[in-house]
Amino acid sequence: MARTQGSHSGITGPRIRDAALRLFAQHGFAAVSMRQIAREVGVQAGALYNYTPDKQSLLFHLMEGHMTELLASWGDQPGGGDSLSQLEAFTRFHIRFHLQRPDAVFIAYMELRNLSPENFIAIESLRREYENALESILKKGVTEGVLLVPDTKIATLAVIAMLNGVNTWYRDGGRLSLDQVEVIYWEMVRRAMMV
Amino acid sequence: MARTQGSHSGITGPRIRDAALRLFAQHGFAAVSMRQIAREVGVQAGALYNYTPDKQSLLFHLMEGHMTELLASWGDQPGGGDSLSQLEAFTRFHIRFHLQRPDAVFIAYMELRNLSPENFIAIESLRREYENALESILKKGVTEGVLLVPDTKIATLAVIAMLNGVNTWYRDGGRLSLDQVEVIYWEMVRRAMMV
DNA sequence: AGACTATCTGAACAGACGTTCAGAAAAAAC
DNA sequence: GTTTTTTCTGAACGTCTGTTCAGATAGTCT
Repeated sequence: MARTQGSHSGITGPRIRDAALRLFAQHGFAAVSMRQIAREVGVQAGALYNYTPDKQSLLFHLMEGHMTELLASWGDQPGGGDSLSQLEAFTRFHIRFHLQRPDAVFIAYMELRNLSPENFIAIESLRREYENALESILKKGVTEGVLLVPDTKIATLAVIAMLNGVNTWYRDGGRLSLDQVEVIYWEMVRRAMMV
Repeated sequence: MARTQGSHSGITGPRIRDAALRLFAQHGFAAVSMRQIAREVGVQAGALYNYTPDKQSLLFHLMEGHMTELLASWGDQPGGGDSLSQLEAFTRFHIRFHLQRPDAVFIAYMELRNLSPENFIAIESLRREYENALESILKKGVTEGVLLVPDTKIATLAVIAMLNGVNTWYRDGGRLSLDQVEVIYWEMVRRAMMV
């Protein structure tokens, strides 16, 4: 027997990625087996290897896809305005984007150690690119005298770490709306960075 | 054959915990086997079970020990002064304490999902206790009119998330000394929280 | 209708997993 | 110097791991 009814490449591929994303986020890369992913998709373990050469690549492409989407999405954002409004735009964008895909965010931050050395370098480079987007804004703000930070590199990492924290506690339908969260964090960021 | 020369309970126990801490932090709980830990200690896997009933307990007691030490250490800190200097004390303490034990911190934040439900609740309760220490300072500061935060609960989590970020980039012998790092972060925290 | 291709099954591989335990040896107690 | 206790070994257990592949089937093309 082979091929249960109605199964296609175009649908199985995404379902594998979805299942892997969810399971990796929930239990961790090392704790999830290929057979678990396959069961979730409704397929035998061997079938996964039509879509990924191995488990490591599956993880890598999930991370790479996430980071690429993050950069592209920030690139699509309207860019004008002064440093301060750019910083606000970044803050709000970061919160919104990351709250929309908690699983991918979780994996991108937690499973770095499970990447092979080359894959690690690739992901780190994408992350640095994103960090540079924020640092550029901070540097410009400092040059223009609008912002005042002790150290733009550290301020960049501090802001991102603070914003990432939202993902650990925010739940849909909770006490605060997404917009309220954006406002609260933007006020803290603004005061921490403004002259 | 049994018992290689000079092996004692008093020394093997700590060495197991040390090895487990380092390996869990490096590769993740699920990716580390009991045999790997045993090899690191220089003992057969079976010997580990004289010191822990199972792998899960080993993880739990590492986390519990870390959180308990964190709370005790903060409790030992001199407590006086106004809200602002208490907030400064907390900021500096948090950075210093966490930079001294990066492996334990890593595990305490990353391996929560590998805890059994009861163990998870226990660790979460200790963490909440620590968060409450900070939130009390913020609340007092707001009441006294010294601090101004949009939401003390969120501010608490934001500050801790920001401070935890230090562990991701700080390296001994790097560009900045521990004290410089404390100063920089304290300035950001102060400005974000002060009226 | 027949040939071809894409997709999947099911079994197999060699090795690793957490955990248990009888027995051996070292250390401690007497 | 003998007994008792603590600590460890080494083998074994049943199960799971990532990955491969021949063969089977469903969909597509001519």
